[in-house]
Parts: sequence; C-alpha cells; structure tokens
Amino acid sequence: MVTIKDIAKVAGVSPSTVSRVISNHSRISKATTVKVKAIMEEMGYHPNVMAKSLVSKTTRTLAIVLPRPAEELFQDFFFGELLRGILAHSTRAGYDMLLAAATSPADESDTIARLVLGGRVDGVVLLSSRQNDPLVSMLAKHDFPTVLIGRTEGHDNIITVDTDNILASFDATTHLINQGHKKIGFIIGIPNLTVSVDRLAGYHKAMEEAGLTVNPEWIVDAEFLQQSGFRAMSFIMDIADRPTALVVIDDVTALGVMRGLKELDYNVPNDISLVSFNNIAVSELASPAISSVDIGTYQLGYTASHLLIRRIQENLNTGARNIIPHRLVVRESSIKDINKRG
Amino acid sequence: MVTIKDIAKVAGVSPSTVSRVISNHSRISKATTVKVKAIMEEMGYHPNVMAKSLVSKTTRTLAIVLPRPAEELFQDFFFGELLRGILAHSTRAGYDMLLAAATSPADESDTIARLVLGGRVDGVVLLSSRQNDPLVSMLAKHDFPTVLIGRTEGHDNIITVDTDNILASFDATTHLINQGHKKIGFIIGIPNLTVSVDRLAGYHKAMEEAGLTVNPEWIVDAEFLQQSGFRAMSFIMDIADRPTALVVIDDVTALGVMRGLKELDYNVPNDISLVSFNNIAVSELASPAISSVDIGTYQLGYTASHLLIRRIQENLNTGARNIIPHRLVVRESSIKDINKRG
DNA sequence: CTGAAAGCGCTTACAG
DNA sequence: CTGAAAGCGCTTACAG
Repeated sequence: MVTIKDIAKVAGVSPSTVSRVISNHSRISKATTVKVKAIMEEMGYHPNVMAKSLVSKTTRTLAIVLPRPAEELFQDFFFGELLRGILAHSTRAGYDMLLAAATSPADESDTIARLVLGGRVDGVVLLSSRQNDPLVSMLAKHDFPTVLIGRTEGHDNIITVDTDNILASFDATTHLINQGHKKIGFIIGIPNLTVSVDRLAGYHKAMEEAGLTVNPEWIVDAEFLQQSGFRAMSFIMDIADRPTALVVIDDVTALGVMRGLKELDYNVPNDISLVSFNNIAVSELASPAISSVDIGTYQLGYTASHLLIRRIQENLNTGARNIIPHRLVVRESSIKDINKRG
Repeated sequence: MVTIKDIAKVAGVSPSTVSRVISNHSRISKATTVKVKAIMEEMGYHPNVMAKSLVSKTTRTLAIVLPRPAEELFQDFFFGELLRGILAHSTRAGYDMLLAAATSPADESDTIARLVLGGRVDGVVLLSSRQNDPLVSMLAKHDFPTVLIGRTEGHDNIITVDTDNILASFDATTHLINQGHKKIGFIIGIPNLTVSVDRLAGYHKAMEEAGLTVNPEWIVDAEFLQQSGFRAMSFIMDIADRPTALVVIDDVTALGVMRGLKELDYNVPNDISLVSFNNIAVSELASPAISSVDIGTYQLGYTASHLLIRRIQENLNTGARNIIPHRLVVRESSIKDINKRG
C-alpha cells in the first residue's frame, strides 16, 4: 500500500505538502501540485480512509437502520424505493451508506451505539417509526444527527420527513365515499407503527365527517405480510353486515386481499372496492390495477438524505416535520363500471 | 468522547492494559479486568472504530456493489431477498455492510477503487454479473476478496455463487413441453447479463432435446421493467405462428406480461401458459398464481456472505463455482384445466 | 509557498 | 501480569 510518505519521498517534498495537494490547499504552487499529482497517479496512490477519519473525526458515512423485522422489510418494494431515494442523494453528496441490521431488539441498541458512539458514522437514517421508540430517545439524548422517516414527539433535534398519513388516508377513504360506499372497512398493518396509527385516524376522520358509522368489526388487524392480508379478508367477508369497500394499509397487503377475494369468487371492484397506499410498481400491474395513494416514496428518501447531510455539514436543524405531498392514483380497483374491452 | 487513556487514568493502569482488557488478552489478571470493565461501563466507553482499523488494517466491513442501474434494481423483490440473505449472515458474523452505488459507469470503478484501495472495506459482494465486467477484472487483479453472485470466466480468485441457470431454464421449458406445448417463446431480459444468456441457452437446449424448432420471432427482448414486459407481449401475440407458452426471464416481467395479456383478453394459462424465474413473493399472489423457478435467493445471498467472510478470515479460496440448487414451483399459470371453484 | 512536529485513538512487540 | 514506546497514515497549527 502506497502512502503519503512514499509520494513525498519520490516527489522530493514533505508529507505535509502532499497532504495539502490532496486537499487542494490554496497556498501550494502550481508546479508542486502538478508534479505531486502526476506521481500519485503513477504510483496508484489512494488515501487511507481510516487515517483520514481518525484525524478529521468525520467519516462521510451514514447509517441506515433497518426496522427490526428485516424479514418483512424487503418483502416490500416500498423500502427498496426508499433506499433508492436515499442512495441517489447521498451518493451524489459523496456519502457512503452503512446498512445496519439488528438480530434482536436488545442487539439493535448495541449495534447503533457501536456505530454512533464508536465514531463510525456521521449520521443516522431511521426507516420507520414506532411509538416511543427507545432508539429515537437515545439518538436524541446524544444529539446525534438523525433523520426519521415518519414522525416522533418530544425530540426537536430529530429531523423527520413524513407523509401526512392522516390526510392521505382521509383522501383515500373520501374517494370511496364519493363512489357511493357507506360501509367501508380498514385493513391495518403492524399496530404500533406511527404510519398505521395515522392512516387509521384519517379513515375514522373521513367516515365521521361524512356522517357514516364505523362497525368495529370492519377494522381488521393484518400484517404487512401477504398471507395475513388473505386471512384478514376471509374474516371480513364473513361478517353479516360486511363492508362494500376497503382501505388497505399498503399495496402488498392489498395484493393478498385481492388474491383471497378472487379465490372466494368475489369481484373487485364490483363486489368490493379497494384503495391502498404506497403505489409500488406492482399495484399498476395487478388485475385489477390497484388504486393507491402515491406518497412520493423516492422523494421521502431523497429528502431525508438531503436534510440529514445538511444538518451534518452546516449544523442546520430543519426542525419539526417535513411533509412530502401525496396524491391518490385512481385505478380499476375502486371504480365500478369501468369500460372494459372484449 | 471518552478514550482508552481516560479509562486508564481513572483505573490507575496504562492504556496498554486497557487495550488488552478490551481484546480479552489472556495474560491480564482477573482483578484488573473486572475493575477496568466496570469503569468502561460507568464512563460509557466505546472503542473508536477508525483508530482500531488504522492499526489492525481491517475494517470488519463489506461493500455491496449495486448493479449500475440502481433504478431497476430495487424494482425487484429479488434484490431485496438477496440483500436479506447477505445481511443475515454478515450481521451474525459481525460485519457491517456498505452500500456502494455508482452514478455512472466511469464512476463505478472510481467508487470501488476508493473503497477497496482506500482500505475502507475488507471484501466486496457483486450482486450481478455482466459479461467481461471490468470491475471483476480489476478486483481480480488486486486479488481483493470478492464474491460474485453469478459467474465469470478466467478469474480463479473470484468466488462465485450462482444458480445453474442453464439447468433451471431447461427445467422450466421442459415443464411446458410436458404440458403438451410445442411452440414456446422466451422473453429475455437485459442481454449482457450472464443470467439472461444462461437462461436463454437452457431454453434452447430443452427445445432441441425435445426435437422442437424455435421460431426466432418467439424470442423477444424485454427489460426487467414491467412496461417492457408488456410491450414484448403485445409484439409476440401479433406473430402469425405465435407461441402457446412462454418462458419469462423473471417474475416482475411476467407480471407485466400477464397484465398485457389480460388487457388483450387472452386467458392465462388457457390461451397461453407461462413460467418464470425467482419465485418472489408476489408470484404466488398474482392471478393466476405464477409458476416460477425458486432459485433460493436468500440462500444465494447467505452463502455469498459466508464464503466471502471465510475467505477474508481464513484466506480460504472456495474456488470455482458454488451452485445453489433450484426447484420449479408449479402454479396456475402453467397448468390448463386446473380445478377452479365456483 | 513549504517543512518539522505533534497528535488523532488505538495496538503490539519488547522488556521487565 | 503490566508499562513505555513506537507506529498505523493522515492533518494542521506553527514557524519560516
């Protein structure tokens, strides 16, 4: 491995000078710069990242903390799209991303502590928020640069980027109401995620404002996993007073729901209509195509990375909540009497 | 930030001793060990990762290199599942994963050079293989610990983990032949990926062994992207001598194909049968459910990580190709006359 | 414009 | 069983 000293020796200058050439220091003569750069090129010099980090106390690396059940995580295009947005910006800004997974809840804090307190990363991206997440408190306590995709309360040094999930769910529900539905169910996901809480709240709000009553049986706990979506759906169709439309927590669950409905010989949208969230690529490819709230997933990731890096570099706290706009994409699953060919 | 010196001072020992306690050195008295550990705990000591790396010349970090069009990458559950397998093992082995994306082809080599030659990572995972990939040559030249998911030729210091894609495709095609099909088409993906090349070869082999001729028009270039799958399909159905079955390069493309067929009022599997690859979660949820070759994606990732870390730690070269077995999962899309309810 | 020196936080022969 | 010293490869005041 060729070091700064080797270059210095060959170039006949001091290591300090080589270092200054590398960092484009202003007070270095054109001549030395050119000579040293040529020698670096020739000898295949590559600066040792660790040594640099040790003295600069910065790593140009961000940690992406995967929500605990990494199992489910990658089942969903959603996280892929989020990662894509994060990577797009951070790569451009010259930051590397460290993927931090945890094997167990206890292990999660240890892993983060090791990375954060061990000086391995300059900032942290949290991909989802649970209510009262101890990880968030810990990061806030250390005042460590952190961006959370979702929301949290009582930590004003944690940057958050979020969808207005209450409004998004209000919009989705209202769309179904406008289609003439009065009995609308809701398939919820992992209960303690803030996203689940908020989307459920938006649904209730829309129902209430429209003067519609909600039968508690219409609200079914599912998981993001497809199988559970299926189970949830079998359950809901057996209710005597069953809904004619469903708001589903996300697209993958919606696929499971539709699959189950089909096996039970129900037609979507005619027997039961359906709207979901995230607008992942497959929602367009499903049959029928799924109406879904596009939450600008890529944009969420991109913005998160952007705000975090600004916080790190300029110590700018972008405070409070940063909301990415959403928009409902209406497709076949929520519109009866659609023109069909053939 | 509390350092080894701070601990040493408080404990009344030398920094060397503290260091030895941390690394569980054998010749340290029980008493000192206990005392020092207590103080570390009390003062909230966390070893500086960079300093440690600088002297040990090892980082306990692996780079995952994302195939250039990261755009497409995350469109596919497949890569998510692969990542999941990689992470599962590497986390367990105490390695961190660095996600390396490249904005442009030229940039890709630079990024890797920086990470590899700058001593930032101990090993590299390549997620897919193109033919004659310069990145592979570069890594091989430096004899840098590398595992490639896919295959390559002429570099015996590159560990590879792969599916026997020729056989997998042979099996898929043969399955359709056994269902009585004689005219079978093939929807290919990105052409210069080894996986595309191999799956096409397996298809040809099966057709040939069955004494069936292939109409070149039946082989359609698509992309992994769904839209292209759709386009490819519209094209193929307009051929006079059109196929009655299709082998499709992967599940996401297959979804696009099925979507298009449905819009053109063709029934799968009755008008045209279909088999694809990867067996991602949605292939089971689609209507009809898609027959797909399960290539043990998680296992591919897990094994890749395992072999790479073994190579790093024990300098064991696992040589040649490591093949993960596959198995065809038959579902509705390739079986006519399936019993349907209702 | 450039160099000598100190130091980032750790590890590890060497000596005792 | 433990300490003093040198060193990993870099940066950055300080001095000239």
